[in-house]
Amino acid sequence: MSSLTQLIESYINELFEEERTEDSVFLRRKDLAESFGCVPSQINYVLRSRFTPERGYLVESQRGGHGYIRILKICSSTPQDRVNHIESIVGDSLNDQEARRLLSVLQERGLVSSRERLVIEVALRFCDEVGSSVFDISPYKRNVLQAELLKRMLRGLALS
Amino acid sequence: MSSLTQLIESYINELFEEERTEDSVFLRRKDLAESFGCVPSQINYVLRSRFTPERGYLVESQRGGHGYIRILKICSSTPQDRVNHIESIVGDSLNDQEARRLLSVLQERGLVSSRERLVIEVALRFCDEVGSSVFDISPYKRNVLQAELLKRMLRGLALS
DNA sequence: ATTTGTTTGGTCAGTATTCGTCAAGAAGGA
DNA sequence: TCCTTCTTGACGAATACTGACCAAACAAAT
Repeated sequence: MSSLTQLIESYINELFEEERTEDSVFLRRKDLAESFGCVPSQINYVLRSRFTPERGYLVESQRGGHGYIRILKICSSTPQDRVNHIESIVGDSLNDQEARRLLSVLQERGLVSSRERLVIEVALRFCDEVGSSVFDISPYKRNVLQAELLKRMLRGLALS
Repeated sequence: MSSLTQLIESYINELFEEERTEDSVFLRRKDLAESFGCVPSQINYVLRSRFTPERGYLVESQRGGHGYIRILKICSSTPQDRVNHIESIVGDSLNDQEARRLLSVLQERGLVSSRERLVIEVALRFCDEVGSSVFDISPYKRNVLQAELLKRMLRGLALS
């Protein structure tokens, strides 16, 4: 039922939990792939899709002799850091799907509660609906509006 | 004379009742469609029309291998009463001042948190701003829009 | 110091699988 | 009848996974 990607993701998360002193973990791609019985590039897929800046991670690596992969968990300490982080991941334009996925990630990270997420989704839907059916503005401009609204709402939360 | 949509809606509601530990259920669109003998996109219609944020639900999904649909119920208790109450308080038109006073009351009564109130105020302000500066609609129509948006956001929360 | 080989990780494209969207038509209700 | 809601199917898009090939770091031999 659970996908290979999820299994590997969970394994890496466990590594983070064991790691009490640092907020980074080191991997060897080849070994990890071997122990999960898959090709090495599967590890890259997991990293690319699960340990992204959007989800609060950075990845470093080095090839060759004593090569490694290092995953760092980034935690913004000040409210302003959080705002900047939000701004950077929301960007200037955002369609429905992207907005929803982002909110899901933010809830997962505990940055917004489920009720807050609900209110935000209602507001975004309303914005989109009014924009399209009442004012008939272009899909692109709707996405720009959505991004702006989303950023403002999240900015408020990040500072509160 | 129950429609297919209603049958599927009921089935999903049953899943929620069985689910004692979590307030979310996982589906496979293809399987569900198959067991109801309909096309997969029928499931999307049910979700789009029945499990909306305005009704207190959030839907997440993932395509591709090991894809799924997850429905989260943000509201677990029943009271439609509160919704009706909200509707009557908000009414059909609402200026800034009235909206803020209302939110203040709701926060005092513990019906919305300070963070939720913040998000709501940001959304209302944005709505108003866009309405006036971008589309230049009349103050009265802006108030109608505001009231509508506020009702939708509160309706979702009121169910929780 | 340069070359060559070994040991790592990265990238890309292809395939299978699963969900979403859209538009058109059907069915149902006022 | 007219309008809303429902239902369908064709098409598009995202995700998971693999394997072939590329690139970088290091080490040993010349």
